[in-house]
Amino acid sequence: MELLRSLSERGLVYQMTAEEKLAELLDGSRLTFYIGFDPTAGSLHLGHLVPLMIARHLQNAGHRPLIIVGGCTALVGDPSERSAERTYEPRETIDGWARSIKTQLQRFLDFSARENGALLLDNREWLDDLKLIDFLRDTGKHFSVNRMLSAESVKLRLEGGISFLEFSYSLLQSYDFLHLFRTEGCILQVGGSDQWGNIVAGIDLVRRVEASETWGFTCPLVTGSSGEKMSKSQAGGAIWLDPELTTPYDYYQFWMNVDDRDAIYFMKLYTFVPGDEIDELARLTGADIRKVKERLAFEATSLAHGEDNARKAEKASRSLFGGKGDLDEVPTLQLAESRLSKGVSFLDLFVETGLCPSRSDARRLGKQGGLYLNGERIADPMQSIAVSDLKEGGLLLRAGKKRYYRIEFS
RNA sequence: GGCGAGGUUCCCGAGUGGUCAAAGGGGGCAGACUGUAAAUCUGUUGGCGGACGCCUUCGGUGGUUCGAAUCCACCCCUCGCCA
Repeated sequence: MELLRSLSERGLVYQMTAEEKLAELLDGSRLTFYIGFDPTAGSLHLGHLVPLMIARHLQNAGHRPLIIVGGCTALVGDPSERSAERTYEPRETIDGWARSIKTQLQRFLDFSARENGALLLDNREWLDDLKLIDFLRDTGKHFSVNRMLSAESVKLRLEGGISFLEFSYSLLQSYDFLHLFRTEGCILQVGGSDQWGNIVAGIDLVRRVEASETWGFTCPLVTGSSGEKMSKSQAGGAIWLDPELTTPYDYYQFWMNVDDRDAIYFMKLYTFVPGDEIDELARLTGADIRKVKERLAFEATSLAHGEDNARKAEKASRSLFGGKGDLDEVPTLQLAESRLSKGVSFLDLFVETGLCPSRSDARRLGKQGGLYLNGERIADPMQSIAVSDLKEGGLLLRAGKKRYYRIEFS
């Protein structure tokens, strides 16, 4: 009962089939399991991370992960977790997304281990060439519409509308499982709690077609204490795993800024810090909880962006918020020195760094007293910066309480 | 295919010829308070110009009008009932 229980204690398990048997399997010899990700955007985000963590836990325990990128299923669109039909994306777009997601996934698992190296597959490989009539006869035959209609994901959509395209999604995902069972000996599927219906449907299909038993479990849909989903956990939207979209520094800051109540909970989910260490940290209270968050931020950033980047983000954060250390690692914009003499207003700089989305917005922020230069509130954002404003050859801009940007002139 | 309802700014949702960049709520952001936390209070929440101002927005395209989110025509989409 060890592996399943330890996953469960970390809060990684939500629903499962045949608990006893599953626990036994997980503690037994190497098995092959799969997790799927549909490319619905050009990057994975925090919402995808928990299943990945599980995959890694399982791989660490010796099991073999199959990671499926749903190049085909994304074309159909999973109705789960969606209140309305997905936007209909052209094939080329989704192919592009699939490519970048594949690259990202490489970072999270060991693909080179001899015995249980992870395998990355795209379901285009087998779904693309299906013949419609064959598929309907061989697979569709085993699905009861009555039953599909009672699936939670479909029921939710019965009000707002669901097209046949999305309705048929679970057939395709089930077929994936069947295919992986046949070709790779895959007997376990893991996914988010919204995938339960799809997972169970797949298990059913394998049983009917192959007369074999397979298993599944889901992880909970993680939400912060204030109820927001991890998939869109921040103002600007999701926290992406792509460093181009969410820089390691911002990623680190996200974890630093989680609600006190979530710090330990997230640490269990999103890091590999051992349980007894977490118990230790859980004793901290009040302002000391920040220490938990520092650990959380460091560990989580290491996982996503490597220890080196985590170290840098940590350094930058300490110098900005703790007042000690250098500013080398703070996000920086390089500007030509000639800009100085031409007269650049603070307004311009806040927009150029992206701290403010528009000049109007920057002006508004200024009025509210939310613009700062080198720690001092900027009285007149319209003003041009002067050489005398430079500190150690640069400027430290701050928008609001905690968004910083450094500017260097060269 | 028929009949009925409806498509409003990030979301929900008012608005039914000028006073509408559009009520209200949610969310976001900022300020105060703090611990880079929570709670609370206040402000703010299309873009451009220093301000009086200008520009773009209410499913789409045309039209009526001095003037439309609001009226008309056609079209597209969604929902419900029927087929």
